[in-house]
Amino acid sequence: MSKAGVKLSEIREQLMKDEEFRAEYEKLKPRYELISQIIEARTSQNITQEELARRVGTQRSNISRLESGKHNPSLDFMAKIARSLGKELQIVLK
Amino acid sequence: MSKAGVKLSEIREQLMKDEEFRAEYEKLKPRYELISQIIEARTSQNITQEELARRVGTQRSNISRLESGKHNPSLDFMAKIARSLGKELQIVLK
DNA sequence: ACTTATGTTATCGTATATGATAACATAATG
DNA sequence: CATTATGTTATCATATACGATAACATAAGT
Repeated sequence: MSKAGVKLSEIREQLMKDEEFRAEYEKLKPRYELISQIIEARTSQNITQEELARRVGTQRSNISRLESGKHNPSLDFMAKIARSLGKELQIVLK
Repeated sequence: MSKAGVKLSEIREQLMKDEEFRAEYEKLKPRYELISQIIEARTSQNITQEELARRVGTQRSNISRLESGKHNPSLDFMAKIARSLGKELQIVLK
């Protein structure tokens, strides 16, 4: 495993193997897009999950859980993560 | 009350009166932005809360609860609402 | 006055998100 | 080999989101 954690390509591959995921791809797309950006922002700034967790006020494991895409995060949680990465969470209905 | 429900300006005014809201404006901003767009999309298409609820697969009251901004919606719920309004939920960390 | 349409609010039960801790895997380094 | 850093996974407790139903308010139309 690389220092940067699971690669996005591997996450996508794993998700695509999941039957339910394929069936509900459209439904899960926003989640995937969100996670991609979080991981990209975190790793490109060389921030560990632990450091991000510290900033957010939670634990390593919860960041891993979020990035694994197995849960359905709340808006507040997403916004806290974004701010902790120096970003603003922007939501657009387009 | 107008047929379109509470006006956005009134929602903002009410939120701004709330001390906690003022203090945590940055935190709640994404929620406000989301709700604004949902209400705007729904009313501009002349869709009632009931019709939106039907499309989403829930009840009038739950749509009202979402639009009231008192809760912290999940990503899945936001995405369902968006799709039911013919929109795509786009999330950007910028 | 009565009914209908629309939105709001309260409440309850259930599912699940989140905080927290612990155990584990792996790679790198001393 | 032992240690450290990083990430993953499992589990538990608690808080809360969401589905659902009911009661209420208001405006418009009959």
